[in-house]
Amino acid sequence: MADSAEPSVPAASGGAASSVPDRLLSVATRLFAERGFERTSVQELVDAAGVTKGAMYHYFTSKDDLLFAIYERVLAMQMRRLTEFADAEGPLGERLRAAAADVVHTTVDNLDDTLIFFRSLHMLSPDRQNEVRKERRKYHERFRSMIEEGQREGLFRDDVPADIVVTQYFGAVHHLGMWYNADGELTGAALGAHYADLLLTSLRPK
Amino acid sequence: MADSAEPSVPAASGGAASSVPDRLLSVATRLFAERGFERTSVQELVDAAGVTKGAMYHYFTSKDDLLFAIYERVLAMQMRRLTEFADAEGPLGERLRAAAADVVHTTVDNLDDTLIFFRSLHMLSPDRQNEVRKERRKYHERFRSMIEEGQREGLFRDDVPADIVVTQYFGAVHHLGMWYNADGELTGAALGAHYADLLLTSLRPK
Amino acid sequence: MADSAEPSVPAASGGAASSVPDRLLSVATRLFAERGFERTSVQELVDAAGVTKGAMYHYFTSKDDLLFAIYERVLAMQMRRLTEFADAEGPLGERLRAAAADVVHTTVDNLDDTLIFFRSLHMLSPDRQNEVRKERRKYHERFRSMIEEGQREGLFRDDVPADIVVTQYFGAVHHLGMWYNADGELTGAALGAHYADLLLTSLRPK
Amino acid sequence: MADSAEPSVPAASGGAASSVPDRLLSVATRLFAERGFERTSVQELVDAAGVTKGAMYHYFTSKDDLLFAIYERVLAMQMRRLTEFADAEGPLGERLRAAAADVVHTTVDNLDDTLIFFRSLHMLSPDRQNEVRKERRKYHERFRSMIEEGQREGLFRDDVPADIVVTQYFGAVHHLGMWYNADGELTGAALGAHYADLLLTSLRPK
DNA sequence: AATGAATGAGCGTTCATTCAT
DNA sequence: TATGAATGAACGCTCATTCAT
Repeated sequence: MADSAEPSVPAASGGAASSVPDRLLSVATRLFAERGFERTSVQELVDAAGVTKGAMYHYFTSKDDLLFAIYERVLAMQMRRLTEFADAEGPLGERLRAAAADVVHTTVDNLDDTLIFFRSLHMLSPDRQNEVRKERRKYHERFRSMIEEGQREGLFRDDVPADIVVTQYFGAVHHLGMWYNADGELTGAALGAHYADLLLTSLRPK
Repeated sequence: MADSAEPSVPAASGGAASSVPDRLLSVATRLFAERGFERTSVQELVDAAGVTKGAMYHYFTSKDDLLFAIYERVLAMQMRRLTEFADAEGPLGERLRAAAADVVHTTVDNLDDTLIFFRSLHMLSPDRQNEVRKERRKYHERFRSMIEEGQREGLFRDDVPADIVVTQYFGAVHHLGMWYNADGELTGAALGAHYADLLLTSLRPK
Repeated sequence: MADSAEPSVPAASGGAASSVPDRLLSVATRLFAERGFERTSVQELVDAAGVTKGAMYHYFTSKDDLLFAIYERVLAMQMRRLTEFADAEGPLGERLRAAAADVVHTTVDNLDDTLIFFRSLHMLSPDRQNEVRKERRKYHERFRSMIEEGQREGLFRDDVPADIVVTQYFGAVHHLGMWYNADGELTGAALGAHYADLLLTSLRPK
Repeated sequence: MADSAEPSVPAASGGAASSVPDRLLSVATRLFAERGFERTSVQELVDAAGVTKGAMYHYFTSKDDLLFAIYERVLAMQMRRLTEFADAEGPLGERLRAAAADVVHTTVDNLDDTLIFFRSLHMLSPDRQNEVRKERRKYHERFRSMIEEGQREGLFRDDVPADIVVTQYFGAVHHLGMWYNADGELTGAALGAHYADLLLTSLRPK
């Protein structure tokens, strides 16, 4: 989140100034990403956040509830950003490129969230898994609609289903959490530019 | 794997005829994929495999060891298949296309393995995580070398690092376990053809 | 409840009009009977009564204190009723019969109290258990004195200790909470008449 | 049980010689009676029995399961004894008297069981509560059938429903756990004789 | 080669009570 | 009078692993 223009996502700090739920959320994000949801005990969590178990269970009904709160935060942020880019002014190709690059950039700035998102989905209750999947679908559909619009206009090739293009692209994006190293030379912006370019190129009419 | 030409991957059956370690391995693959490594107890495992705990600990030193055995099996299979396609006769573009399509097809035929592979890597001991990553890197390098070869020959565009292309492609492939549904209409072969085509298209010189 | 003749058994309502302590008492009686003292959390209690924890702890020093208040209410009511019948005019046999029938009737009308009384006695502090037992003893003694009077007068057989007769009778009465179903056909009055008749019959001189 | 002819009910000892489940059962009976089911922690239980938690959960699936095992043992014993007396030779009146006296005697010899039985029934799962109630009903019915037989034969008065007689009698018996003190002068045999005599007397035709 | 009873540390969660406001 | 966030100890239970047989 360091260089992002987005102020509303709290930096994952353990700052003593923030509220108890906020502290728990940011500490949980860090620990769940570091060692996994199941390997993180509630005791470690509250110790790291500097609160007691009782305080945690005052705000979250379960460890699962805490995990779900992370999902909600991520889903809301991603949808908001996509909508901003998709609804902006300008030619379709450029809007798609900007959105595609931004999701990479944002993902890299919130790698912990991404790692948790795909690694721990199966730890949520079935109902909550469905809720997350439903939100993801809406997100994909918004992205797909841009590609379909380009296909109708003859801007993009239409011999490959838009759905497959989207799935391939987001597969790559979601997998970033597995290998991207923030300490390396490759910035999120540069990676986003490359990924978006490969996407746009792969869509060029033959 | 059913319709594949590859006979060496054991069908994930619980067949009473197979050996104890084989039964454990195939049952573990199914259960770890269904409910996750941590949510699967050793007791459930041995019950499902129809053996006792003592028998399991006779063949595997730990639950972690059983997980690692799954990784070894997957890594060996994937490397073998890639090598076959990469070392085959024929033009580079066709070899790359075939290898890229095959990894999708094979992944779809072994979805349980893929799901476990990326979801449970952090459950292995650090040493074993490193061993797995090392093997993955060799695998990626073999694939990347084909792209680099094409870039040197002018067959592929060279304004995007081969490494980024590979990472993007395999990111999409590895993510299949999160959404691909074997019950749908989309076959592994069809999906592989589309993914490979998008890859080849994205590499066309501008 | 305090000084009234028959309507003194409070309807177990959660009526918004009553005072906070009254509401807590009637809700506690219902919940302790329904799920047991230990299975009822203070949070559930105050939620059901529509007050906050702070309010409850303002009126009752502890959950135990709330339980004891129920005991006090029951003990006072039962003693008052017994005294009324025992001290009334009329032949001893009729007074005993009336008192014996009334305790059944009253018990059936306040089943929740009875259930709590015997099921949760061990949850009170030792001191309070002693206080309750002391009150019960006084109650039994008043009843026993009627039987002893009848034995001295030759009205009742005296080859069985009055104490044993009393214990047997009240055992049966106290156990009503375990099986009596208010929805059935058997009214409290009818049951009281039968129980009292069996008691009087068993006391007839041989 | 000390002086009883019944050998199959294990003395509630903590004897080191008995098996782990037996030790747990007898210790649980003692502790549940002493301080109540909810006030007895699993840790206290296993410490008192000299085993570990793991061992307990190897034999009993839950604390509830341990409680239910106590119920099963009591139900089986009581039914067996009643059947013996009811099916014996001799006149009905004598068989009823013997059975009525024996249940008091046996109850007094197993006071812990009785106390638990009625105090902790609501701690069992609803299914198990139903199972216990069903068994109790069968027990009561066997006893009631003796009274009905006597009523048909004119041996007993028939102006009071047999069901009410049974309920009253067993109410008194079940309540023994609340007050009977084994240290007093009153023996189980003497008490049983008195209770049975009161029962028979109350059934004399008018 | 295989059993399964037993271990013991750790888990997520509950809850009566306190106290600053 | 009343609030409700926070405490902290205890709870029932799980589970990978060991080991005598």
